[in-house]
Amino acid sequence: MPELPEVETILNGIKPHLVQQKIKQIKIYHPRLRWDIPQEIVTLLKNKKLETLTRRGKYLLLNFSNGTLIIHLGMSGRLAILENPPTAKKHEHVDFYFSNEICLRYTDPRRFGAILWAGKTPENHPLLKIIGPEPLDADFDAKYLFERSRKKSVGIKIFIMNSKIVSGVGNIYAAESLFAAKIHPLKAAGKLTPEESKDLVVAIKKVLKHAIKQGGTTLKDYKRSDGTPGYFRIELKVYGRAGEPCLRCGTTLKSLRIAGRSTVFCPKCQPLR
DNA sequence: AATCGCGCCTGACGGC
DNA sequence: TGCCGTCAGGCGCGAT
Repeated sequence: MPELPEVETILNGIKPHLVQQKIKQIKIYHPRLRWDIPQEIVTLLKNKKLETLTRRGKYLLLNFSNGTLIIHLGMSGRLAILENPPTAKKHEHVDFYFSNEICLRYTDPRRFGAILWAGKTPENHPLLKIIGPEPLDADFDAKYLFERSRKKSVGIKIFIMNSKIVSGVGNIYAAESLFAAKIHPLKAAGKLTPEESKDLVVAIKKVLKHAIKQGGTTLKDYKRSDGTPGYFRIELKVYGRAGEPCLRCGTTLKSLRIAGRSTVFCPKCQPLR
C-alpha cells in the first residue's frame, strides 16, 4: 500500500517522463473511485501543459496552468508509465496521454483512491485545506506535537495518524516510528512528555526519510515493461513481525488492534506507563 | 468538542 | 476443488 515514502518515490519516478509535456487526450474507462472522476477534466486538460508535479501528504498534485489535478492512490492505486499501453482491463480507470507519446495509467482494484479537480487554488480544496503540516517540514517539530497533543486522551498512534495533526503518516510508519521512539501505541497523546514528543518527531522524520531513500535506491527507473514500479520492500522492524523477536531486545513482538488496524510493538521496549 | 467506529472495495489466503 | 470468513486499511462521516 502506498504510504508517503512510496508516493514520494512514485512522484520522482514519473516526474521526468511527464513534466512540461502537454496532455493530448484523457480516456476515462471506469470513473467510479472513492468519488467519481470528474468528466470535465477531459476537456479542461486537453492541450494543457503539466507544469509541475508535487506532493502534499499522500496526495499527488499535477499542476497545470488552469488548475491542479489531485491524485490519491488509496490502498491499491498504481500509476504506470507506458509507451504502448495494452487495452485497459477491469481495474484500469484512466489513461492520460501526453505529447511525448507516454501514457500515464491509473489502476485501482479497491477503488479507495481518488482523482479530483482542484482548480487554481488547490490548497483551498476541502481535502487539502484541513490537513496538518508535512511531517518532513520544519514546522512539524517537538513543540508543535507537544502543544497539539495537550489534554488529548486518544492514543498516540491514532493521534499521529490523524491527517489534521500531521499529513501522511500511515499505519506502517506510525508503528515503525513508535518503536523507534520507544513509545507504547496506546499511550494517551496528552501524556507525552516534552522529551517523548521530541523523540517521536525525530523518529517519524528519520523513518520516513530512510524509507524514501530506500525507495529511491530501489527504483532505478520507473519505466518498466509493465510500467509499474514494483513496490519496494523496506526493511521494517515491527510491522508484519508480530510473534517474532524484537530486533532490539529479543522479546516477542505483540500485536494489538487499534481502531481496526493491526499494530505491532515491543512490550518491553515500548512499555505503557 | 472530542472520540469512536462504520463503510467503502476487492483480492489473497487459510480452514474445512 | 470450491466455498466462506477474515484481513489488508486511508479516510470521510455519522453517532455518541
